[in-house]
Amino acid sequence: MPEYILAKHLSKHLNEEVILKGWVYNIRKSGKIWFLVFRDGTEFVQCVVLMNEVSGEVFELKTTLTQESSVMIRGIVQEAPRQENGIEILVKDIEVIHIAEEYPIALKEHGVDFLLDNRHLWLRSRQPYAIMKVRAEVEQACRDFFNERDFTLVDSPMFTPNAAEGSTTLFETQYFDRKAYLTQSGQLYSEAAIMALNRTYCFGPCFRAEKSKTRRHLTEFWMVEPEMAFFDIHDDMALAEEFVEYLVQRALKNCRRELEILERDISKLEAVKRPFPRITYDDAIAVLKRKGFDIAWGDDLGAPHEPAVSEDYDRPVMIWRWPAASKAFYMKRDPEDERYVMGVDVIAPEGHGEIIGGSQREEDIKVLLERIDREQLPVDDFQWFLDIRRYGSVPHSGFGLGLERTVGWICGTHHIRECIPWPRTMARLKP
RNA sequence: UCCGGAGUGGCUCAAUGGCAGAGCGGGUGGCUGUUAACCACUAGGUUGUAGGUUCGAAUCCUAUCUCCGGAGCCA
Repeated sequence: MPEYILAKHLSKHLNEEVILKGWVYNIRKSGKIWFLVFRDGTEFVQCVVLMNEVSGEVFELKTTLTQESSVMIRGIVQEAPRQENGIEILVKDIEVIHIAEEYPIALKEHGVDFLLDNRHLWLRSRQPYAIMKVRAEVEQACRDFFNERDFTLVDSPMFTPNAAEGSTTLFETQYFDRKAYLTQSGQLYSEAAIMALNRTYCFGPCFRAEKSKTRRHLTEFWMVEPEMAFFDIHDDMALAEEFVEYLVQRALKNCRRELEILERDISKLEAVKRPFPRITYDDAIAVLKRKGFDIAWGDDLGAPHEPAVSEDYDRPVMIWRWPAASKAFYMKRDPEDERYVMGVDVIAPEGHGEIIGGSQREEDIKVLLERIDREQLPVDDFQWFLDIRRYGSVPHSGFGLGLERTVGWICGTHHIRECIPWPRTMARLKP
């Protein structure tokens, strides 16, 4: 291993001399003292350069070092109560690795478009840095959660031969001498996989060619989708609830520093404990009517409705038992009332919207064929999917959790494009 | 696709019909405890594009392009 240490480990080296390698985040100059805010991708730390502690050459670097220049710093780790992390470096020596050209991103407010054009550099800033750390933790937590609960990772293909649900728009791509589509969900494949492996999850990018221009939409986003044999809708909701609680608690446990950088109100996250409220679609309609919304049974819950329902709770709310007409063909009908399907949406608090969509799946081939027929879906393309119901069909359920929306909620970001390293939206394909 | 908003220096914005400005960033100088440090000086402009109205347009009109976020749809 190299002899330098990572800044995140500095607190273990109090009063010792250490070597750091990284970048200049900011410089504040005074006469015979200057301050260099150093970052190495693991932590930010202030370094103090005093005239009588370093050579004249090193002291004069205050005039040549620029924002984002790369450096090696040798210095002593000191306690500094005034610093956010309680530590600073008394510099003994600085070795310049590269002097950066004039850096486009100043330490001030910038427009979103400018920052996204410079995403490759913007990632170095504090907030994107912290969000990427949280994203990585949430992603790892997803894998840990399912791996610890007897799930097998079975990833689904990105290229698909046809529309899975028909309704959403798919990206079309040339696949040798025919068309293929980019996947919008791994669910149908997971339904097949659980008949082999009982409980599975897939985790990867999904693509939606919807012309959505809102802060909750990306054309490429990541979704984690568990699928479980022998789970009914209630088992499904219990798992979703446990999963969301787990993700939030993991972030609280392992991302304290990052949430601090993001100035996230921790108490809002600490409130996210089971049980989550469960209300039916009918309940939601009643609540909305009471709040004065002009809404009728059968209407889908749109943008003003979701927050109106979730604002009554300090934790995610699960809305289940939806009108069949508004939901996908594969959802299981309520045996007690055919007008309903056993679907569930989980709405995050604080206006962050839907983070999970799930359902018990229809296991009866006759019912499934009816729905495929009524929605005029190409039945031939679904023969393999129907096979699942031909050979030992069982009740089963699953859900999909949108990674960026979840990370956006945990981090309290305004727009989910900040929650993916290289966002793809309708208007943005670069960098 | 529809509705709304915005395009002015590298960046963030001001100037609402009358000399295009400020802050940040860049440059120069000053300061031994700064926290997006501060102070002084300095360089930097075809006001998205094309037309029009006017003595005069960043500003008003027409067209057009781009972006933004909201609806629909959804994770």
